[in-house]
Amino acid sequence: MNIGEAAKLSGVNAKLIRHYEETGVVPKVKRSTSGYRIYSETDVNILAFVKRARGLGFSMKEIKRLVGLWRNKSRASAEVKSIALSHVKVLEEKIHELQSMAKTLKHLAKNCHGDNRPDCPILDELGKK
Amino acid sequence: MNIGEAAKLSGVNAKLIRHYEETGVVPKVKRSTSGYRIYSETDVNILAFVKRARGLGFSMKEIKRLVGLWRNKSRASAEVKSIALSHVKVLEEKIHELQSMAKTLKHLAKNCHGDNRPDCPILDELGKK
DNA sequence: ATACACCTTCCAACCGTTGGAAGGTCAAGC
DNA sequence: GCTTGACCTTCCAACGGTTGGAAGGTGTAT
Repeated sequence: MNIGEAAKLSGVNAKLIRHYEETGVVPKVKRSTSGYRIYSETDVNILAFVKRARGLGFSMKEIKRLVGLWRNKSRASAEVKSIALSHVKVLEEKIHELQSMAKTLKHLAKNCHGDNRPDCPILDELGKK
Repeated sequence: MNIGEAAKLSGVNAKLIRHYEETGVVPKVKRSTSGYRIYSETDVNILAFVKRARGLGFSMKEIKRLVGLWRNKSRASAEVKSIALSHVKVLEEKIHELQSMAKTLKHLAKNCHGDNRPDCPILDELGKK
């Protein structure tokens, strides 16, 4: 099948597929005599794999590694688990960071009239010396 | 003072200060005869304001607006509050998204041996058809 | 033959930040 | 004076991940 159908089946945009190929995240696929990319079901599976991994927030670098491990039937599960857990750690750090931002802002907003008056604890806080 | 000292006092990198000026986030400052940027305490305050707002996760577009409101003593607090609250909403959406990712990954990792064996529920899930 | 959908590559933009290169300026020391 | 070194200037490029467009070739149906 051509890239368009592979895009439909995998859920990954055709432009993005080319980009993934160029950056080595997914292996290069065969070409027709006229240069069109030709995709097998396996190729489509790989693309869907990438999409799911992106959905879990893995970086492209991690995904590149995961795709390699996934295609290697004799890989050890240890590395996969290690990548996953270190990613969980990053996610949790990000979550705490965002929670702290949201908490601060909600607090400030609660004390702000939000009317025509110029007094504003939010700006006061941001401009605090 | 020169940009270097303004950077130290405000906590904003000199390169970034120039970038903020160029993109209109902060107003253009005076120049010396030789072209050096000259900062007043007020200018430094604005930079520190931007830094704090970044720390709360506001986008540069929002910050641009906030700086404008902050400098306008007769602004209405309503717009500030509205920007803050819509930002809280974005933050909370992001938090939920990350929490969902982390939850899924932790669950998968728990069921993965993480040893030399090739079986790996994490990869199985990612490659699921 | 012509129309239209698809494919190709290349180049640029988004966001916010960081880095480097190439050059001008200022103050200190000799 | 003249050199050194720290500072400043502008310009151009990269990061990650994605999206967009332009310009051109190909495949298939009418």
